[in-house]
Amino acid sequence: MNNSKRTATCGELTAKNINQTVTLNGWIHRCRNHGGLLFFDLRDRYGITQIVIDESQELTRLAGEIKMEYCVAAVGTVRARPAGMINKNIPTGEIEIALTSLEILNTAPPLPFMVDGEEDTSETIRLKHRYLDLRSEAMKNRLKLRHEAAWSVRRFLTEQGFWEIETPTFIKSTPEGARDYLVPSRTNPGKFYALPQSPQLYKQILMAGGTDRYYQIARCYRDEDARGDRQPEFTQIDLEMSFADREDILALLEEMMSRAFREVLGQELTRPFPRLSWRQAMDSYGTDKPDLRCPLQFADFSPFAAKADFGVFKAALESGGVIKAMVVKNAAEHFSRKKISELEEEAKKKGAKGLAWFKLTSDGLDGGIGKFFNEQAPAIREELGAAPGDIILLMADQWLTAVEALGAVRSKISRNLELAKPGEFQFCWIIDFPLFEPNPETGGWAPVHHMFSMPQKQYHNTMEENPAAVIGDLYDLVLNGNELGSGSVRIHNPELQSRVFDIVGFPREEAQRRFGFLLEALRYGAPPHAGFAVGFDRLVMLMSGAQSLREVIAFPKNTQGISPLDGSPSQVDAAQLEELRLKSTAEDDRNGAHPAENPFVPKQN
RNA sequence: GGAGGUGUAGCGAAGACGGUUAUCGCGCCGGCCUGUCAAGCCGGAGAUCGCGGGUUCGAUCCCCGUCACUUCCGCCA
Repeated sequence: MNNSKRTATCGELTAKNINQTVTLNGWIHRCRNHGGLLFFDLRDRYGITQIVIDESQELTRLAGEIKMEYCVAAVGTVRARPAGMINKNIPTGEIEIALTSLEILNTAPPLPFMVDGEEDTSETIRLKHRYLDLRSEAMKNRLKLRHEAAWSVRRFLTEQGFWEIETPTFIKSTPEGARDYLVPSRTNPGKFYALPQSPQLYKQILMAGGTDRYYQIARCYRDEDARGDRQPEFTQIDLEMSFADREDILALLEEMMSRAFREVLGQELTRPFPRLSWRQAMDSYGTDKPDLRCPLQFADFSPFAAKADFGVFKAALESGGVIKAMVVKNAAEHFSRKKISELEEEAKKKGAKGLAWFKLTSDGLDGGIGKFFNEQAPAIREELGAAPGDIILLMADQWLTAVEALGAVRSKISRNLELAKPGEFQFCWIIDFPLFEPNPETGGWAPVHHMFSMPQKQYHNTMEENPAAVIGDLYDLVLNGNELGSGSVRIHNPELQSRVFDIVGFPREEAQRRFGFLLEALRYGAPPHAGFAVGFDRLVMLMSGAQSLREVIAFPKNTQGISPLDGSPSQVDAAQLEELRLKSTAEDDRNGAHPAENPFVPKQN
């Protein structure tokens, strides 16, 4: 048995090891059989090493037996490859192993897809056979990067005095925000735990407990529809600090990100990260997560609209709206009417009524609504910094609708014209978020973020008078148009916390019932504290250049929340349900029909 | 919940006016081959064209429905 245990990995042997007898363990990666001479590549996590068989009897026997992805132990002698046969693409390319014996540790049936094959295998097949997929160079590298990022973060936070502390995954359901995943309690029939959407309440209580600095690479659960950048379960780098303010958190996070990018990618980030208030971000980019790699920005077109005889714009202004303009430089020829109407569709999805436009020529304004503004052409060129060959896109509506709609157009154009350079990392902070927004359902107010974020000091005495104006001590970290994380200074004063509940119309008894344990903790000398949470999967996705979160999670769910690997979620035995005092009302169960077949689970006989 | 895209051998793709023996590459099986590294050459097996219905003399192709995957909107404090 010890005969087959490896003495080297498949990635480490070089010319220095020539004449050594070695044992390698790994998988048959590729096989090249020349009849009288056979090569195969042996692969493990560390690399690939070429094995040669040129001694005849063994060869004939083995040649028929070796198949792709067999797991083997190969014993042989390291020797230099003949001149001209060196493979410069791999670190072990100078040498090869002259095989003396081979033990098959495990066989494999014909593969559903080749490891590192040329074809793009469909994601469902990859997920179903994830063990094969994970052997690929790309997946291996992403998992490695993920580990290194986590390790960098852990090292950094530990140096900074943070303690890694675990918080429960069976918690009290506090159905604010996203839907909770529920876990029935057998010992408390009719009652449920929830899986945490984040460790929010617990980390605040840790601060009340004098822990001072906490972090956790925490699993979080939200029962909402998945996307390329959203999984039902995901991982956050969650942290909280006592006696800290916004500047402490922002400085800490910038340092943490800089270290991670330096240590993992060897890349220096530009610091400090630019800061935009929520209002500036919305006004200039139409989103609270702008991709600053894309240079497009909005300008105010209202003064021109006021002077022109264009009814739609006039009406928008009269009803208190705005006209926003976006100049796309040197792009007029890219915008056919068809392209423009596609952009208009994007805008309409965000509630816009339409998208106006005109192009600049050497003579003046051309196309679209150009004729209404021809007289003002020189001023428009001057004010908006536009030149012939540019197109100007215009949006008239109430401020928020107008900027959000034009923001959707901006990001579509950015994608179409590839204005955001891949491989570049543009961080920014979005700060000064409003704390409350109108709740159309109740006519009252709803929290923009969550109810535990601190209103900025200047609003403390007057926030009930005009909730819409209240700015909170909230901040988002944005990278290349992705919300990477968010945080806030927390309310540590139970009286202030109760006033916030009042403003959002959250009955005190209910607050007591749901968050009583936190409010109670705040009463007992809880320190001022502030915290943050980084979406770790997203961070790794962006660092690795992957297009989907599913590429950086070892065992992800698909967009339906199904895991093709293990076939979860699945039906359970009636006895299990009974024990939990649960009864399914799903169609299949009600009708007593055969349980719906899960296509990913092999039939058992 | 809504809109779009995709679905053809184990994998990745092509296909047509509606009539073909349904094509190609990889993989698989058999044979040949002593310097390959996506090895090469010769031969072979392998497909209810996602599923159901309709139109038609005839449907993989057109129509309706349905399912699956995926992207976007809604949702995601």
